[in-house]
Amino acid sequence: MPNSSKTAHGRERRSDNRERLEQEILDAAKRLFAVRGFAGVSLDHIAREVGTAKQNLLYYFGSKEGLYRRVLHGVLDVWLSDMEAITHHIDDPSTALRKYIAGKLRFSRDHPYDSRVYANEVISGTPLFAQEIRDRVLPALQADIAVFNRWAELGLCRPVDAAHLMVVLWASTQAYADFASQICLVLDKPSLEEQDFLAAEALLVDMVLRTVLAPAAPAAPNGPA
Amino acid sequence: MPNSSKTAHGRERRSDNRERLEQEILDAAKRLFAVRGFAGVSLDHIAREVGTAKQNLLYYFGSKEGLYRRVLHGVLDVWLSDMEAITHHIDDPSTALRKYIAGKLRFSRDHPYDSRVYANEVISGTPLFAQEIRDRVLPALQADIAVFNRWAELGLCRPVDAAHLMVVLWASTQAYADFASQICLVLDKPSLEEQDFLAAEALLVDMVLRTVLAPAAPAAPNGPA
DNA sequence: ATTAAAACTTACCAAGTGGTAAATAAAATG
DNA sequence: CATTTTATTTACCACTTGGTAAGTTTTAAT
Repeated sequence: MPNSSKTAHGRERRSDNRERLEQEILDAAKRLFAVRGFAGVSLDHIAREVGTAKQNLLYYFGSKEGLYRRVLHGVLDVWLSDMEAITHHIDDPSTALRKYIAGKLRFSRDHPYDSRVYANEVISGTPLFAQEIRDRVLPALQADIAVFNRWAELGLCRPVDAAHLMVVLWASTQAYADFASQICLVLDKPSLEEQDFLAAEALLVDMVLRTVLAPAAPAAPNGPA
Repeated sequence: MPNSSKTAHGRERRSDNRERLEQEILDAAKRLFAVRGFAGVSLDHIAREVGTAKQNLLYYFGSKEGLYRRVLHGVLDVWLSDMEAITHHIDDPSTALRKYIAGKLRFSRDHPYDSRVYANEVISGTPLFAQEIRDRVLPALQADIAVFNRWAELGLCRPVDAAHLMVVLWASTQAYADFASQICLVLDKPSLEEQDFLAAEALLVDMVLRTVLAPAAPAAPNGPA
């Protein structure tokens, strides 16, 4: 039935149809790659999902790896756009961190498949995509870390280990996408809801601000037991 | 050459050889599954890795899924043994949390492949292993959460959201195994070293104790910007 | 030694894999 | 209309996949 779009009005010809189909393929591939990994999905599988033939995917993307790279490229676009909060609020650690945590949690909520595709890629040791991560993700992370270090120099926050703090933030927020199935088990509900993300945000903001903006004296007076 | 072990001395016959080989297979399978996922590894691949034939694996484990379940079962054994710190120090939040964080980070350092196998399984939505997770992991997590809530009742700590705090701890510590390749990129070194795990432990303990054992007044006085 | 069970090997297979080549249909261009 | 470019389908292929069946050897029990 998808052949019904003829020369109806103005544009919307075969060319546009292709673009739309291409995007459908990318979306379906993303969902499937996220759950079953690169090797766990066949081109046939993806093609059937969007109602076309496997050879079409090869015509569009050249190869399975080509399709995967396109998927991963799109994932990085979204991933990176949510990491700019810190560098956009250079002079206000509290606001920057709040927005950063909120943004990353929103990413986990709105783009769980993107997050999982990325997680799969990183877990596998990034044999395929190492260069793109080096070129696009690393600079963003280092920029955030640099902002942290400047805050410390200016006395706007305690001198924390920025790199490891980023790891904590990154891992904690992405967990709500990547490990959602397990969190659901703990919370005893079928799926994560708005309030769960709000609770996570509240806790994370609390933890980070207590750590970064502490009033001088350490909180835990007792040494190692 | 593996046929050279005849009736040399006392025991060490074919039967023992099998057990040793079986363990070798499980270890190799774990490493491969961790990096390439369930679908990304073939029985042939595993068999070649340990120098035996694919049919041997099928004879030992019945099917590929059977082998995978055995691997995952072993992973859960190790995973759970590191989660007992909290319930073993019921009366001392500070010690319990310190030991818990240290234990989970040690797990990430000493058993990175276990951690990744488990992560892959959870990311995929646990279609295969949901029951075992429900039966073994969930009770352990809930026990930890219960201890938290009792601490709060007894006034030993602030009334934090125990479930989400567990998510943060769990995600942050496991990140040093699952996402090691990315953390290495950020730290600009080829592999994680002892000092990196110590730094992570210091930061996490600091964050958690500041949050859980705070002296009453909230740390961040400014509201949402 | 005879037998039975357990431990491996060899041979094989149906189904699926990513990918190529060629034929065909449709759109754009002259 | 003729032609070229682009889009899509059909047919095919070499290779790998997990799994089965049957044979062979080795160990243990009688």
